[in-house]
Amino acid sequence: MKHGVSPDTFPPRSHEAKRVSVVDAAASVFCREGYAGANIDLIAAEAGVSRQTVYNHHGDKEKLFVAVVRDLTERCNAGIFATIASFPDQPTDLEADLIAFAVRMNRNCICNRDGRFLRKLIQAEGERYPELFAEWREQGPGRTWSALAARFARLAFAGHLSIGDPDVAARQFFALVNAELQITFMLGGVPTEEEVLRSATNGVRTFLGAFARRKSPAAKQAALAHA
Amino acid sequence: MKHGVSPDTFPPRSHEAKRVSVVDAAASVFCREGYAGANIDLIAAEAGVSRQTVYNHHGDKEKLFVAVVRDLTERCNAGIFATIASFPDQPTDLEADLIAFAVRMNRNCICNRDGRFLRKLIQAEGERYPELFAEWREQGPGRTWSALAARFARLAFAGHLSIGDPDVAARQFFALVNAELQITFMLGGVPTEEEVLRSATNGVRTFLGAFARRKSPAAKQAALAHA
DNA sequence: GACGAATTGGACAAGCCTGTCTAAATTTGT
DNA sequence: ACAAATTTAGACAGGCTTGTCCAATTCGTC
Repeated sequence: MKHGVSPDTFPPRSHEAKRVSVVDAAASVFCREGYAGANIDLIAAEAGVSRQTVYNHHGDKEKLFVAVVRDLTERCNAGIFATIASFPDQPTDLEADLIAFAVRMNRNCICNRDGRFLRKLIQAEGERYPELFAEWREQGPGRTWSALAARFARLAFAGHLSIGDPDVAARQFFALVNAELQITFMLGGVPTEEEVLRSATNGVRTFLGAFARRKSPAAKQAALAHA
Repeated sequence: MKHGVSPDTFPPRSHEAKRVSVVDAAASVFCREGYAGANIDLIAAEAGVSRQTVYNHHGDKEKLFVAVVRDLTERCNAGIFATIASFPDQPTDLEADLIAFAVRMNRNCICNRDGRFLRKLIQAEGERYPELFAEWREQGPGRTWSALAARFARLAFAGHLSIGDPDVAARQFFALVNAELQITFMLGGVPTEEEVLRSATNGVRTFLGAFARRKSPAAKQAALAHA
């Protein structure tokens, strides 16, 4: 009844469940204590598992750390692409749509558990594992920015925006939308829903102030109507 | 001959020099290895000093860490205020002046040794020493933003800018000007002079695109003339 | 040159952590 | 219910680190 479609000979259930549990606990402890300060006993306790089980599953501390980062990277990237897919390509109200998009991106990818943990691990241990984080950089931000730049280019082509370099615009969009959250991020805090919304609103307004198409009076009028 | 004006009874020279040397080495090691991973022997070796001397000067590891953070905070804040004092209040060429200001701020306060180290320590250990970093937050970013907001308000009053909330504009200015450097910062790298200049240029252009006063054709003309 | 303070190198105890090993207990599939 | 695999608790060695102590040495000053 439990394993449904997969009649594998592998131990089908709580084996894998424990692996996940260990990786989750390890992510939490590595973030809180740093790699050197992280204690396997503590990870095991937090995962509700014996220390030996941690070693059985992951070999040693370093392999466990790598598994944690890969896991976080994968989940974060998945979330990011899912969110990018919701970009307003044919906007009805560009300002509102961009704000909603920014809030989604923040809440689902940057402020959630995985996002915060991954960011902190990158900042703390990025220099020690260059290839590991280079991989993240290419798969994550690299593609994110390209994808977003392509969307902006499309909006520009459709006459909604007036943009010089779409890649620059994409990076500036992120920077603006998070402008008011940076200190909170720096100290590892979680911004409230309201802070996220305000930062996104202010950021998008400034973004459109710089990039909204001005040659067509109709477009400008529409943008201003919602201010 | 060495101590010139101060005939104090205190050991006048290399005593203090060694204290500084130890704090500098400690900053470097704490950043590279994290608090838990930092090794007093390594700090002593990197400072060119015996381990005992480290303990003589600073008591224990935690006190040493606090001394490091206070030291970095103080120097960084001094640099930041010195740079803010160079803000172009009566600009001749607003775009060029703001770009130069942003580059100075970046090079002298954010990308230099102290700035990078302090940022990393805040990110890594900020949650463990709340009062220590709360102090930094108030004295540093808090005042920086206020000061910058006041300058922007003045520019707006003088008719150079069209700004809603000066505080928001100040935060967005920093965000825009660093938009292209975030990944580099995240991985602990040092951007090249050219990257800093490009990010500042793109950021200031977008900033002015959003906030440059548009009602006076002359101002707009002036701004565009240098694009 | 002589004095006192600071520094040094090294030994040292105590504690903590990793990673291994074992035998017993538990869970899982059949 | 049985057999195999997994998990557990605990002990354990080995290594590393912090912080202390001390005798010998160096440094700065008079």
